[in-house]
Amino acid sequence: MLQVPFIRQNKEFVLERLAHKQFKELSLVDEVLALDDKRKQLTMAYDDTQAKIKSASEEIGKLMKQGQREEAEQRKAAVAALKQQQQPINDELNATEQLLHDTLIKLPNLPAAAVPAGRTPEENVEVRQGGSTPALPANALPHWDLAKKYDLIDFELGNKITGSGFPVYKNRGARLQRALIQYFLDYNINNGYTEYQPPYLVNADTAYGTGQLPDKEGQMYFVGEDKLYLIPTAEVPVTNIYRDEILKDTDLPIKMTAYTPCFRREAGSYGKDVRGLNRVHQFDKVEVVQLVHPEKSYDALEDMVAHVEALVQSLQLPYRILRLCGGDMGFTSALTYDFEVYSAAQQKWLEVSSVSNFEAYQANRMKIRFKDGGGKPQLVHTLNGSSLALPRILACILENNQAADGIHIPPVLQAYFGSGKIG
RNA sequence: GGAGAGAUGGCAGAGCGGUCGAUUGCGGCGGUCUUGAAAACCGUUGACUGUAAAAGGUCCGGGGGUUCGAAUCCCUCUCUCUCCGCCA
Repeated sequence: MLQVPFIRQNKEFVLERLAHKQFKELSLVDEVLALDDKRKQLTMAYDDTQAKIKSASEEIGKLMKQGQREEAEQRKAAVAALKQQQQPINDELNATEQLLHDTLIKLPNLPAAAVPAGRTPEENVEVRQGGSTPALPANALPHWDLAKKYDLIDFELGNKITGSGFPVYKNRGARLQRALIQYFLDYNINNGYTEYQPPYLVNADTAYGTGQLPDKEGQMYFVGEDKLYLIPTAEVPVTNIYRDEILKDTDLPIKMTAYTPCFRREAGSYGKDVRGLNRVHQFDKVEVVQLVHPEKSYDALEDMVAHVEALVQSLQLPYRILRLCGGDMGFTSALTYDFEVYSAAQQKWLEVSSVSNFEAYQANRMKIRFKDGGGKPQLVHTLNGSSLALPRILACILENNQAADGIHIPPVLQAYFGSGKIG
């Protein structure tokens, strides 16, 4: 969430940036400031009576020791009166703090200066393209047909076992999936990321920390019996590893990577791009997360983009990098780059990675801080990106590399896959 | 799943109704000594809020209660440990 002192000192800037993000409820900014003023006043009034109560109680203690019971009883009555006076202040203070918090989390992160103006995905700005689109034969198949032809993925079987959007990978399809995961993890580890295997279910505090709660509650699977959420991305458990921690500046940057399955209800998106692997409820992804010094987060973002780009390039897939416009970026992000690969048989761009700098927005929720020297702790900046999301990469590899003699496996994967070809 | 024990500062570990935000040890930091280091000795060492700086307030797993006053008593939740049962 945003920091109230910052809003107070930069109100016009905050309003302008929120508008840039197409955020409509700008009056919330004034509400936050008014509630914070009220909070301060009530806090002062509460603390004032509290101080009186404390010192009076101490005196009662002394009087009791000295055996002056009557004097003590008189003081007790005085304290009781103070407490009565304090009660309504306390109630209002609690209510105000709650309301302030609830209002504050309705404000999204501010978009960075580099974020293009715009409302819709069409207004995202292409940063660059790379790779080359293969010239496929006229009878080229989309990946769902290729999956059937080579017996790689069984979509119907998934329907039977669970429901739509839960494909079953088999044979060389399962092997290719595993090869990709292994390759992605090794690539990240070789670039200084520490590997984690986090839990796939998280509690509400964790889901709140990265911003999935409260606004994306309906998008997560929820296990009611134990009050746990299935993770929609490894970002959630991995970033929370350092929740409520105060780090040393020498600990930064912290670079983590994790492979996890991801579970998304995708409520409200039925019927759109749901064919094959384009949109599924369970998929595999390798994620990278960084905690960095605030002054270095945009360098880290560019590093992360270069890192993911080199990975996509190594798979020899045609890709483009988009800088998301204000209206299309996520609630918690300050700047986001999306990676898309071109699926030649579908003639369609597929998103395979999203790399974001959240600045201090998540860190403020999670209270991830660091200390340099003797100063006060300050919030770190958090970043994350996919490297990479599997299903669409798999789809693209299958489609783009199909040939008369089978599907050719990119050279970097062959050792992991154990072969150069499917078919 | 059954029975019992426990959760205190970076760690260890006291405190079990009245200056306790908390004795002490270790670790960390600073200093004395030393050519340097170790040892020894001295000092220092949590966070939040608040302020121009203070003062003041809050935090002893989370939440609630009793009391003039709670780390200390009660309730509840979560977690950890030990034993038994079950199990990959």
